[in-house]
Amino acid sequence: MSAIVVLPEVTRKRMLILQNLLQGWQSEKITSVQISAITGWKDSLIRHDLWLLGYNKGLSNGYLKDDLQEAISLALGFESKEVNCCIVGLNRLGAALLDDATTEGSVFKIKAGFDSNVNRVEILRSTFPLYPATEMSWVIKQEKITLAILTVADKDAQSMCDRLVKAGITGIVNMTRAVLKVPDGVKIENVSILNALKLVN
Amino acid sequence: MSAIVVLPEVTRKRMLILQNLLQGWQSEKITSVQISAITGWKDSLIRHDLWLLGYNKGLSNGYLKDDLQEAISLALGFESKEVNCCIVGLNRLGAALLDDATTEGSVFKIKAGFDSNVNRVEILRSTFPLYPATEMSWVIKQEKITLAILTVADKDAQSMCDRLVKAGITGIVNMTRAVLKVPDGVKIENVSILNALKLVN
DNA sequence: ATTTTATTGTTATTTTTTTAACAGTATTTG
DNA sequence: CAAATACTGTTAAAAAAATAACAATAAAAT
Repeated sequence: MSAIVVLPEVTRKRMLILQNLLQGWQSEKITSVQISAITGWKDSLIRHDLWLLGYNKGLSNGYLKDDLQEAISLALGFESKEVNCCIVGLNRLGAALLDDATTEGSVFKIKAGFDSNVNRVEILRSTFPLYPATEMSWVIKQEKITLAILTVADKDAQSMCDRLVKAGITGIVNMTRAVLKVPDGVKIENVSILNALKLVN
Repeated sequence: MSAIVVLPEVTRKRMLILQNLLQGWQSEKITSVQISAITGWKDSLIRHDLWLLGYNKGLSNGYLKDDLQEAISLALGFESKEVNCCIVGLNRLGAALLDDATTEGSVFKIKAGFDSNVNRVEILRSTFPLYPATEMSWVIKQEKITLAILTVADKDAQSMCDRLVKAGITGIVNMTRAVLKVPDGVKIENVSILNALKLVN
């Protein structure tokens, strides 16, 4: 039984990107120098990261893609168990996620969509049920939903966030411009196209 | 004339979030402790960041919101000059950005949308012109577009990226799962809902 | 008008993260 | 099969980032 290793956040983020890279990698083998060429990270950093997560199957001549992939998934704690999610805010961006391939093939399953506008809930078509925001609390509990993707209007973000937290949500992907205040134990990731534009500019 | 200060990337990212926070801040004044309470950053870190960007108008009793906001914009190099952008890949997610408020009120102006599927280009309605991907090169040059938001299918991401770079694009917001390889001088920001879900899980 | 309180700006210290270095080991080559 | 090559794993060193500390200062309270 291996001891649980707590990885630094920076390493976790790199490993997520490395997973994506491996996903599209054609060859059976890959080396730290090859990874470096694509990602821009120093090869020693990659080896160091893998060392942190206890991986040492690099046969002195590169890593085996499949094995590495599996080891990273394991180290990051992604088991096969499904994680239930919901989308809050069915404006055009939120609605786009209804049938988007975003979570396809992952452990994340979108179980519900919510919107304050009852009309929208009735009109939109989706592979999972849509509800008025007033139903949020019980649906989240009944469906055992733990994560939320928040795409409401900026001004409604904090109040919706509060309601999600109260309903038992433990992680929120925030796609609004609002900076959310949450109690300890609730994780937030800000996904902002505008901020990304500012960074690449 | 103030010397140009190169800010660490970590600080830049925090300042972008702080900008968002100030945007929604109601009071005229704000203190490092108040910022800390919302963002979770240590108050000394916030003061240190502001010190890095040369700001010292904190009148020993908190910062003036408007003044701070302006100073950050200036330090990050966001002038009033418009920056032209395009969207590449008009699937549901890309199409959602066509009229989304994402860039509203910012210096970023979306000037064109591209898709390999000519049908889609013809059917979709938008406030800016849509073109078949074959027209990308000249449109980007003519419209002086410097940034791109990439929302194509994963398998097409790298080849589209290559074409964008060849056309003179200098920054790409990558919304695909692909890990893009670009030459020096081209900036990439990965905006991935899936990775964000993994991080909050 | 003095004391107390709240807060910054700035430096010093600590912690974290990255990079470099290199011994050790498979694999390939001559 | 010996030498050269191409890698990793791991430690040590360097660099970057975060935190703590505190003198200085403005505002508020007594």
